[in-house]
Amino acid sequence: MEARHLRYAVALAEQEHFGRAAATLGIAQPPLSKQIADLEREVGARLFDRTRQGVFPTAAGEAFLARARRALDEIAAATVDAGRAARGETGRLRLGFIASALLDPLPGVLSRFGRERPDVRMELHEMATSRSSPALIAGELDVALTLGPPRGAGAEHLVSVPVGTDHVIAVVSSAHPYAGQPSISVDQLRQQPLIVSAGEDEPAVVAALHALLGTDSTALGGAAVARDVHTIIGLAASGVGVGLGPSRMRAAPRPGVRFCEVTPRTPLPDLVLSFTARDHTPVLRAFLDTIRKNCPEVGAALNDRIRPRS
Amino acid sequence: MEARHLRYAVALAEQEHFGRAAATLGIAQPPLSKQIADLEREVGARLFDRTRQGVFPTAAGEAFLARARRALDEIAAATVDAGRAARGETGRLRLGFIASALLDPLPGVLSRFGRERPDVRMELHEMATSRSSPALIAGELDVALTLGPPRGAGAEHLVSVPVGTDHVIAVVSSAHPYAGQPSISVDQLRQQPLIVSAGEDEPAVVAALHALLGTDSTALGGAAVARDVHTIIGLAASGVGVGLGPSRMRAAPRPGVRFCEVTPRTPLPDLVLSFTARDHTPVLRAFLDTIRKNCPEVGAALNDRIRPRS
DNA sequence: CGTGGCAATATCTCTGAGGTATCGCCAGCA
DNA sequence: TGCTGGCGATACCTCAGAGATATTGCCACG
Repeated sequence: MEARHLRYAVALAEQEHFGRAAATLGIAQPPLSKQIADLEREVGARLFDRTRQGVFPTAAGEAFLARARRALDEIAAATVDAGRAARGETGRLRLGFIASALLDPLPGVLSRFGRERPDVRMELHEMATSRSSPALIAGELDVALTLGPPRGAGAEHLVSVPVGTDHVIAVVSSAHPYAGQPSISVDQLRQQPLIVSAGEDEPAVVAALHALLGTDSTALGGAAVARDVHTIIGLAASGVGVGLGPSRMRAAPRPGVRFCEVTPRTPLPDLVLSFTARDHTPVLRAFLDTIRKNCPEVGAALNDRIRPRS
Repeated sequence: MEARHLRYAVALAEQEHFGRAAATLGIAQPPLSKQIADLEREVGARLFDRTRQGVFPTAAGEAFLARARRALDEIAAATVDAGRAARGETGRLRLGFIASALLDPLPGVLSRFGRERPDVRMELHEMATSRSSPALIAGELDVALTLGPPRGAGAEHLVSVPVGTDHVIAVVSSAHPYAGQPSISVDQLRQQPLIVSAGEDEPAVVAALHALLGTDSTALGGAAVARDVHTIIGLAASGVGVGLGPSRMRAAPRPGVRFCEVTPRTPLPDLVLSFTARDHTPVLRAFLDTIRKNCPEVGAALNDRIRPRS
């Protein structure tokens, strides 16, 4: 059975007349009679009653037509859906990101992308840098925001673009003696209880802090440890000590805290956007387009690294 | 686009290999390649990624395949549903009947038919004899149980078969003086308050009662009037008077009442099964088959009146 | 008893689905 | 680096069947 048979049966049921139905289908009457006859033979039941008053579906015909109409609707929808998926209007984007990316680049990009592609399902996975690359290579993510470029087995199959530099800044309670200073020196920091992020997931951050403070053990003596930047800011606000974190923290202003530069300026690994070099889904391409529009300088770097329509 | 394209795309997605997919479809590989290429051109998007590892759907392909599978399921179901409808296994039966038919022939027939055709939807309409025939002719009913054969315009297009004779009996409270009698005479009835059914809908019953009681006015002096036999029996049970109704009342035994014959025996119009002479739905044919099996003598009359498979 | 409208049948045509043979491409390999 | 094998695409042919035209058969009309 072919879709043609369904279309012909539906047209015949609508027109209730072989000649008119054939005309609307753009064919002559005899082929329509033949196709309907073939259909009835294949189904094994008479589908239409041919009366003087017109052609009407039998009980079997009604049952058949209900299914036929749904099948034709599905076929029409198949083309539409495929087109929308090909243009990246529907689908999903699985994005891995480090927690601090939620502060600065993500809100703007996500809200813009959400407005441009309302029917794309976003799957956001907060994860450490070290877990993103394997997930990308395994096809479990479409794109990731990490600290520093991807490393490890298969990283050569990934493309990465820096989307922002970063360095260590301090966050203190407004009531803190350092709050009024434009910057805080290392010596001043050494005299304070410090609040830093837990180091297991992001060793590069810990290494930067060690470089800054001149310690060489993995533990930062006497420091409070938090799992994410919001907690660091919260602890600093409560006066527990001086928080240290990425400059991207400034994107989370909060009454009662002040952000201060730290001297010497200590770089943190770049925030990097990475994805597989090939097999880009239309949604991923649309997402990269959004980033291009949102951050022109990142867009330029993107254009250098991926060929259009690859 | 034809169903063939959907089947080929689904097979290709399952086999992930043009050669194997073509083999399962019973065709050679080149035609499959061509049909898939035609499909992709018509849809306007690449549906499969041809890689060294195998052939896999793109995002557009996944969207297309989801619809394609549903369309193919609908097409398969269309044939199955049409077959079941043609055999009368599904569908509906619109049955008009007078209330008293619920006492005797209907319960047995309906329960048997419900067991034989569990997926047929029964639409039961209690209605007076006078309304059944127009409803049958207008195509609003498939079959009707009436008192006496159909009359009126178009009645010649109906077939009717008597399914039972009937006559007037009395129903009295067990405490009533007549309760012990095998039969009650007309003279005895005339001395009692009588309970009869309302006459507007079934004039033939009223006429029979007039014939029995020898009155010629349309009103039965001093009688209580009920709209259905259950009410007649209930009123009789409460001692209001002597109920008169069809002998089919005996099928509704109730503690506290007795049924008695009435002399002289007064016939009521036959209970008649009627339906249109042509355009029988498969469900109606199945229903008539059930009646044939349930009541052999009615079956014989049916066989006389309708030709098989008409 | 024509007559007109409609679906079915007969017959032909030509499109296009499917077959065979072959090519082009690339990964794996010596 | 050329060789080879596997796979999909291409080229070309064949014939089944979708569709066109002409005609028939069959009632409900006048």
